[in-house]
Amino acid sequence: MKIDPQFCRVDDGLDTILGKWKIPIILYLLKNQTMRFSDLQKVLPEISKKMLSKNLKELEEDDLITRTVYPTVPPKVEYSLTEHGKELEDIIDSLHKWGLRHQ
Amino acid sequence: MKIDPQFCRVDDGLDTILGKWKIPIILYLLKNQTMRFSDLQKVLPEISKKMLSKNLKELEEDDLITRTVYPTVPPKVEYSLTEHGKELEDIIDSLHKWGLRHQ
DNA sequence: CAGTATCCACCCTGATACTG
DNA sequence: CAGTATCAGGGTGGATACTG
Repeated sequence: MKIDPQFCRVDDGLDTILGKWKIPIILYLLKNQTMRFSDLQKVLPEISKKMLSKNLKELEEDDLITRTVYPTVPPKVEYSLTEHGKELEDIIDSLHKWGLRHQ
Repeated sequence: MKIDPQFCRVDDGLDTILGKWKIPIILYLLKNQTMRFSDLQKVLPEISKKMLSKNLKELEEDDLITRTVYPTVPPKVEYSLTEHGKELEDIIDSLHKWGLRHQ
């Protein structure tokens, strides 16, 4: 036994990637390096602005992504993964393979 | 890039371990092999019967755990992980280590 | 463009009581 | 012991309109 359930609660960091949209967002950022708000809306057409905004804010607070604002008109905002966020790639990949192994 | 976000949606199997209680339940079953309903209630004192029941049912439907009923009086029900469920150990471990690395 | 504000419906969850 | 039934509440998410 590697980890004691007493010391692995959901808030250990797992909830930072919980939810319907966070993993897809992370995957798109892994693929594209940098994306604007509207880019994410295009590839995730079913998410509402509200939810996208909320998820990006939470991911930023959890230091998984970086938000860069260019003070132009119209405004331009770019999102990209932090190193900590990029470290999730192998784990998400394992999770994905695990999911596929069982139908 | 290993996985295409187009092909890694949350319902790929990730939602089978989503939620507040499923990972802790899996971890306890990894540790103890077999547990009764009341055993799980003891180690997870904050979960209600209703939620525990619901989570166990979903985990069973997703083939992560097995439910064994002994037709005795009083009834005895045991839960244990399937092979598919046990395969999650390394992934949860990685996730946990990843979470700990960052504060 | 990149959000926020507002309103509203719904679902998830908790508490309690009940059952086989 | 191992649940289910019922009711109530609070938070979550969607739709739309608005803003800098």
